[in-house]
Amino acid sequence: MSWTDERVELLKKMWGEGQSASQIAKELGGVTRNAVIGKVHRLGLSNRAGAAGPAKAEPKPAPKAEAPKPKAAPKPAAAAAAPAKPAQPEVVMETKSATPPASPRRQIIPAGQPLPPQPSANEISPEALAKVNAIEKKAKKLSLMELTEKTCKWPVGDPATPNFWFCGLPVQQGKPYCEAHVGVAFQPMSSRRDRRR
DNA sequence: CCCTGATTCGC
DNA sequence: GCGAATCAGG
Repeated sequence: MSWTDERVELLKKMWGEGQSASQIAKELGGVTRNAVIGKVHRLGLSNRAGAAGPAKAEPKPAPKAEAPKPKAAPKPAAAAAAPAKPAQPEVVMETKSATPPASPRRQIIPAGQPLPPQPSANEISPEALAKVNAIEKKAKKLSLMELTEKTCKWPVGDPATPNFWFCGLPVQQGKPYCEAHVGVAFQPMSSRRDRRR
């Protein structure tokens, strides 16, 4: 595969969106993340400055007299693109349980086992909770046997019920849960004080 | 171990 | 210019 115009454009676009090199590579196909990174550098957009917040206005005086393009100036666009930062898509956060109706029993894990602490009605980070409720809809709903070292092992539902499943989403490196569940599983113990934003 | 981007350097 | 190998974090 070669860097056709289209491919380069997609690369720029994705990189601008903050996609990781590996994701871009996967999307493009036929290239490795190294290739993508290498290209990114050669294109001179290693810095994700393209669109991200006006964080730090890199002092780029560029005293060099840029070679005046005698023929044309086909590069006015793009630059000011991607004003939308993929901010956290804060979804509606309800305290509703994501557990589908099944039995009058709530989603309570029969304590005792090394199962994670269910947030039940506790007061965990609203954000984290919302996150969980949001992603639980996308859960792969794996069965016990389908779990691997790379699948979130967060249990959902009543084990004594047919609709009991495990999250199954990609785990956060190391941890046994996906990012969202890690959020509610490992709370520093002293996370919420008197939040009042 | 999984991942990330950054660099190097033979091609 | 290209990208695998390698490096340097997280």
